[in-house]
Amino acid sequence: MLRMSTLLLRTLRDDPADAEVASHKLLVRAGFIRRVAAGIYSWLPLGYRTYRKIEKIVREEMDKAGFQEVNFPALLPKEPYDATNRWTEYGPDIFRLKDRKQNDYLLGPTHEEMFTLMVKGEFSSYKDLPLSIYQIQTKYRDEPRPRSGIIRGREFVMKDSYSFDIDDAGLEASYQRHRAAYIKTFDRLGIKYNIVSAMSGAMGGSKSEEFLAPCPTGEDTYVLCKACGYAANVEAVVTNVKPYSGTSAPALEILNTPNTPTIDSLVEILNKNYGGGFTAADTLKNVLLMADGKPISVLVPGDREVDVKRLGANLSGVKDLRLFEDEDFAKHPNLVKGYVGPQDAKKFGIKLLADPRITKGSHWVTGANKKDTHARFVTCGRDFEVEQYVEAVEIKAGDACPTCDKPVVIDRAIEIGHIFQLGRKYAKALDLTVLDKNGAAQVVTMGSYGIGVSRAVAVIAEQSHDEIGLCWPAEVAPADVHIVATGKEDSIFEAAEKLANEIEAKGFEVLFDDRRDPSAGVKFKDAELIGIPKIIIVGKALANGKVELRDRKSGAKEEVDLNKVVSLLK
RNA sequence: CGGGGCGUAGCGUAGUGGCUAGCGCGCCUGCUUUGGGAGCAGGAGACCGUGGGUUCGAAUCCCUCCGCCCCGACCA
Repeated sequence: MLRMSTLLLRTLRDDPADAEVASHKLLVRAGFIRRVAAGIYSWLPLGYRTYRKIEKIVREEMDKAGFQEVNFPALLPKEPYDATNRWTEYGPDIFRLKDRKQNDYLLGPTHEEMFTLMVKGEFSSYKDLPLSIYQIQTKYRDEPRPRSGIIRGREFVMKDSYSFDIDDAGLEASYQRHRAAYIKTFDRLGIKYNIVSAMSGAMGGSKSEEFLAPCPTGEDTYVLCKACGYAANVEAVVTNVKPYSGTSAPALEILNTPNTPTIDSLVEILNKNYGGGFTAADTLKNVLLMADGKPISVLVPGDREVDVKRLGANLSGVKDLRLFEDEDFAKHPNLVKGYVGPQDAKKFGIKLLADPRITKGSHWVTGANKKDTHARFVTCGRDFEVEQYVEAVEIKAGDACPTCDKPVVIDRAIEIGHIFQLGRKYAKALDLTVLDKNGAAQVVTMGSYGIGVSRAVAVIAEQSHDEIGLCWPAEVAPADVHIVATGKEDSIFEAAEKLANEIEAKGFEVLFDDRRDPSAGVKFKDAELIGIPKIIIVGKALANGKVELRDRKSGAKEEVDLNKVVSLLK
């Protein structure tokens, strides 16, 4: 039994000055967590109880799925990370340190290498596979900007699993087992979530899905179709384009369009000098970018923006992608800023890419590669050839859903889980092979699966609170029942104590507010702030043999017989 | 890394050159109170982030550094 009279807890009346989001404010005010440094938090007793319950549920579901728990140190030598080049590639996000002999160490930000090496050290036959192992462990990432309290910390607890299979079919099966286990886990945790495609399988990337908990303060945006349930990261949205069905255009015509470096100014002059009815959607925007130092041109409709992040995610092999800057234009005098057209791309030696919306046969108003000049009836497939189609435009609310064509919405969420098919990258780099039936060495294929365990505390708080405090789902609340004794008579406190013991004997966890000094109001406020699902008030009504039973979430109150209240608990 | 804001007691804050740094919450003592963050009286608690400078005098003005928060960039 937890007694408020001795519990290491001091609730706060005011929101902490450094907190912005609800979960952060409430977890601090309710005495669950305290900040130690940016993105680094301590757990107080109530918070740690909730944290441990979440951890327990995660562990139970992993074990049920047949995955084996292991544990790695957080303090790791540099060498394994050198083997995969991540000591360098991970950059400043790694916490690095040296031992007394000046050898390099790091605090593990993620453990692919260690898992791979562990399996390599023990197993060497296809008969040993499939294997899935996991750990629940503290990770360290020196985030450029920790934020939102416990949601994005520099030290956090993650459950990470890895699957090892001999072939792609095995990987797919392991992936599905993890997916199913995650669904059970998050359902038990009482988290609302969507499973979102994170990378397009069609583009040849590895399969990957994120579990996103919708939440207005979330830092991830994703696309959701309320009609059919389709959900995807903006990067992964695949545009469904119908073939061009309009009429074919007359021959390309050069237009005199002085002072029209922007789409708006172009549309204005088109409507003035070349018959009305033009909109930005009739024009073709030629966006120039530098891809690993080489200029490329990406075509999008004039009423659309290029989403560089999304474009980059869909251009496999490109590491560094950025928009053209003035000095790039200076180096490529053929490309006239504001008047670029695709017609001469081949001549200029520029790779021509296009959003799928630029369909074969469609014709556009676009630049004529000469200052103050545009061209119309510029037809795709006739006047220019697209070298490669790529998802490039910024996805907007109202865009057609890829699966059902209804308009989509853009929603915000917090990532609570991520599953993906890693493939053979780490196995290859660390030479993890097993012998197959024929005695030939085969590189193992891996999957990687993560759940933000400490983050889940904040996500549940974020999704489950109201104006007056937290409202924990039963499975993760720091206790099952919060008994509040009010009044000054010893008899009340004695009766409450007796009740607390009875309830505890039935297997419920009890938080007992046995404080004599604070007034009833203070105790009620604290109970509401802490958010234990069932609150029993022992006070005035005791004279009639009754206590009050409250449901924190619904606010429902009822007076019930003291000796019947135990049977009314779930 | 770019932009903005901030740093005064455990928490929230007032104090723009001049007496002993003020208030609320919380904490301690006593009395009264006890179903919605009680009242009265007394008390403890502050290197005003750090270092330097200007000044007769600095929490207050200037500079350095450190730390924190927000937006963006970046990132699972």
